Amino acid sequence: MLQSQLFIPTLKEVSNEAQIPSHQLMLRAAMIRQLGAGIFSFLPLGYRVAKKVMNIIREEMDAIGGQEFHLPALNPIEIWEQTGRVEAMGDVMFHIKNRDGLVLAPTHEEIITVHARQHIKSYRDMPQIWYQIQTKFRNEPRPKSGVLRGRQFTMKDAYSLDNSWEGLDESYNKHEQAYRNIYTRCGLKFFVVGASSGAMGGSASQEFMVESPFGEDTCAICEDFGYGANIEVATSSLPSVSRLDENPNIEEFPTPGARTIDHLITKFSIPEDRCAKSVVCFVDGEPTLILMSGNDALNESKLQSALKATNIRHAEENELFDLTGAHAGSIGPINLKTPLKIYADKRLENANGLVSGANKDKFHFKNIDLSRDCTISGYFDLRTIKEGELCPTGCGKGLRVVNAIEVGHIFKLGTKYSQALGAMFLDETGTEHPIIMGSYGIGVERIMACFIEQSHDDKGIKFAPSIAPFDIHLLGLGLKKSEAVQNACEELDKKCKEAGFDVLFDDRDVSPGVKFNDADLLGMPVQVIVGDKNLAAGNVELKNRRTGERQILPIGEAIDSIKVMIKGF
RNA sequence: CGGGGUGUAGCGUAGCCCGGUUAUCGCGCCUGCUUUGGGAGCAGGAUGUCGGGAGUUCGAAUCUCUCCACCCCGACCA
Repeated sequence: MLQSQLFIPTLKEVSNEAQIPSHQLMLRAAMIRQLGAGIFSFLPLGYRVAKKVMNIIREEMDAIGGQEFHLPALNPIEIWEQTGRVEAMGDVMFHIKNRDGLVLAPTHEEIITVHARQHIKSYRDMPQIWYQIQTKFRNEPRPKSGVLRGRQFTMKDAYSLDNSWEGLDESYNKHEQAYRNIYTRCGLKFFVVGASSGAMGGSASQEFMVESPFGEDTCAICEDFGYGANIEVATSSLPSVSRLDENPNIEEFPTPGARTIDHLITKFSIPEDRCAKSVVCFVDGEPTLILMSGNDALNESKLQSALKATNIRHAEENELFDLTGAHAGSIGPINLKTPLKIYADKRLENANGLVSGANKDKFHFKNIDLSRDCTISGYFDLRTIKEGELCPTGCGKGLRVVNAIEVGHIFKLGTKYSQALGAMFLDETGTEHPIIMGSYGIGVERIMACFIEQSHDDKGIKFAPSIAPFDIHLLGLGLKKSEAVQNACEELDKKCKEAGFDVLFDDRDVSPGVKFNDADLLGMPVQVIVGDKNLAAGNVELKNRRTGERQILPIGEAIDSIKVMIKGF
């Protein structure tokens, strides 16, 4: 296609509102323009990339037997009320103001389940994999980082319907493999982590992650990728606090100035893991004391799922005093002013010889035996793992803690939605069961942005052929001046097309520098440069945008070399 | 929702504290000539509700109030 006739308004500079490379480059390379907070228009070049990503997704979904739907974004709120998600979503869901009873869909579990209820009646009707690529609306409180977190975005969402739990496992595994194929084909470096199902419900879930300092998720990954987990669920191999043979009675002792665990460790020579740190939280409104070993950080996600709670908040300073009789630093499980339910981290299970606050300012107890001196309602894994701790698989390697961008998430939903909406089937014996479901999502814009994050330099984007807007950027230098260059370009353009390549022919009457810089910015995998100097000797130049490698070769050999170069990506 | 910041031509910006000529500069755009292998040169030209509204003042981009939009940090994140 002729660049002179296309709308590709590249920018030399962008406002400092765009702070991360992918956002800056998508603006500069004329892929997107911002219309409002978290709202973006795709320009032709950007949409070409989006379409290539969507086609890869489509091919891989079709390959596992997926059937493409197109569901409405406008949904009757009534359906969402039946699963309790109007409340669960809260402000995230957009509500239509001038037509009662309609919302904009943030995802489509409910709608899929409704259609399944209408027609999936027998175990013989399953398995099914239904998917769509569609616009989602989520009223994010704070959109950020360009297209990485928007209020309107494109998502491939898929849903599996099965008649058995084994069937669900199979559908889930198919999706996992399809997702791996999709990211690999898009040229993304990614990893997979175990994740929390959160408010989606269900038994298991995994997230597909791209490491990035701009990621909003934190993951623990083993150096050799044998283990990966979202920090919300990550565990590590760490010894429990051992039980001491000597077990004297508890004893109060003064600890002036000791407000932190570190003070107890340094000023009173107490081993870190013998310190039982107390945290007071309101769990669904009920004040609860949580005991952690040493400086272990309480992981609220773990607490939430362990106690099956929906809302957790830390107690405020004045509430702490009212409940326990002491201020932060002197709180503990014994001698509480108000009896509180007490949970403890698994590392403290059955531990003794512990030091904890006396619920009296500037005093602690020592020799605490949790099984003798306290009533612990339950021991759970509640700690947040730290960088460098050993991999829980026992491989002996350390864990890295990294920021990451979530580009996909797969869930074993189970029967939460089918039960709520009454999507039932009859098994071989005529017994009725709820359909067993899975749900699988991929963010299309996130794939694009993540690719650019991983593949750019100070000049611009370095696209892989699989998702590049064009395969080849043909640069004609001094076209007006030289008929030979013009003819050579037209000839090459034609030959490249015949060879099956998409070609962007820069036929604009602008200086060579402009063309080179635009070409590097836009980032097509191969640049073919035709200028009169090389052409005088019958040569053209190829440039590999990724490696920067250049070849000057006879025009007749260009096509074959381009093929080799593109294959090498 | 809390905290911080920004809003000036198509884009990027200076000026604002300390009110006072015709609102600065670069890019882009239009006309002409020259130029053409890494964002060309010269000459001429067009383009502004200084985010909106209200106020203070002889006079407001500049001070005050208010509303709006956007960005960043936090909270939140199916």
